[in-house]
Amino acid sequence: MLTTIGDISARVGENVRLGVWLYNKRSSGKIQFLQLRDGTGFIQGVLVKKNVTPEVWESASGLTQESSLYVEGRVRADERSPSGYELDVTSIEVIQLAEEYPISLKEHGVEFLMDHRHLWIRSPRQHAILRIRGEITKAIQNWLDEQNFTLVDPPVLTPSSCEGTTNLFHTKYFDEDAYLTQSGQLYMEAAAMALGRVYSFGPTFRAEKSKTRRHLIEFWMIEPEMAFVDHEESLRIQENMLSHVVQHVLEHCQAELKTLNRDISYLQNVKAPFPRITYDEAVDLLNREGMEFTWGEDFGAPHETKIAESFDRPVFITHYPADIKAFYMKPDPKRPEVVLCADLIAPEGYGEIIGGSQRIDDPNLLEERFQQHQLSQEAYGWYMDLRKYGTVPHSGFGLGLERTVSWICGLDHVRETIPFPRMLNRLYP
RNA sequence: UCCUCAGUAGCUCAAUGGUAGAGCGCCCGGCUGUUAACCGGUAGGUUGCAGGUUCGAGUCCUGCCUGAGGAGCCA
Repeated sequence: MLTTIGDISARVGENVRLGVWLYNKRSSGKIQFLQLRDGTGFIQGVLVKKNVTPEVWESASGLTQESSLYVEGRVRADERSPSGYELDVTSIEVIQLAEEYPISLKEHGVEFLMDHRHLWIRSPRQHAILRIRGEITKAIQNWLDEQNFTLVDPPVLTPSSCEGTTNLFHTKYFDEDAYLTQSGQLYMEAAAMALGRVYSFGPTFRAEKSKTRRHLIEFWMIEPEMAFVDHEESLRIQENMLSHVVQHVLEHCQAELKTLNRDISYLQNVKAPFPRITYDEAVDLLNREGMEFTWGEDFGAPHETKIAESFDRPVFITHYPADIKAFYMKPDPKRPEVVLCADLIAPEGYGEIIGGSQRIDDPNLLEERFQQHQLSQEAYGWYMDLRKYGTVPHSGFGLGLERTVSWICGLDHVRETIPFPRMLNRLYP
């Protein structure tokens, strides 16, 4: 019966058996310190030569980095340990003596680490990030489930573009052309008309030659879509969901945030409501701050960073010009040149983490948009049907998981937020 | 696609156009509280590839390859 390191605090004074890997070892002539990890945490095993059998001492002496083993010993609370606990090792059963491990404890370059991503994820920092990613996913799904959303899975293989803008990954579907999805949104609109409040959680693909710290070729999105919900209510749902996620991580991932040296004072402010400014106000703000920007352009990364600097929590930018947004967004009835949409910009220069809008519900207007954007009736007929058979006001948004993880963890690149990143020059491992 | 920078030992990096080096890791030895432990020793090289200039190129020139950061696009 194995104990896990994560549960060790409840086993002080007891003899336990752990299945572990050797992360590091320090030794002197008569005492050895084994840094052990089992996926749930890290603990130091201690062997004093005069207190263990010669066999145990010898097998410890021969251990190499990342060797796999079962250890038995007594759990002891110790103030000298960063985790507060140590294990006095009494027995070692080597499963495998590992070959020389490529990743030493000294510094490494990005290329080397990415080539060894399958091993790199064992290190404390990567371990902490992936644990936080898991908790973020859990918090989002728990919150949406509590709000009576239904999880719906849109297709990954699609016949055409959802938005018609970005480059898609092309593949064959027997004799037809097919593409990997870049967004499940249009399908989620159909699902919302069937189930009311729905969300998808899955991978999306963009064949863009983007090469920055905020871009992946394959990334994960959460896309809620809600019938009978207008733009304003959608914003309230977004800010409440994200507040819940951040507070959940602060509560459940203290050790991981500490491993990452994350300054959590930036995160403690992240509580609804979030500030809202219109696109017009954002343009004024940029001009006041000395950045040249003309109405009608889209914001670039430096603009988003500058806007975010004026706020202590994520900020919504609303009412963008219709011309720079997707065809399905509903125009503001009071001002048809702008649409009922919002991008949520994270603090500290992390950029856009949510994009959302109220959707066009009027069949005639949608028809008009199809013609303007030269979208074929053949490909989008089913989407048009949603407006013919009981159309209702509805809204939705998409949250980029990796950018959210990157921001909450305080990372400088999204490549560390996903186990095996797919990037412009990276398909291996 | 464009702009900028970089490729030297397993890793991280040095080396005026003149004998290719250090730290870490591996291996051997030492050390009873180490925190990327420390101390001593051994081994380890087609300087990204192909040309060119030169008495002589890791170093200068040209082309290519690979990677990094950024732009555009986006989440």
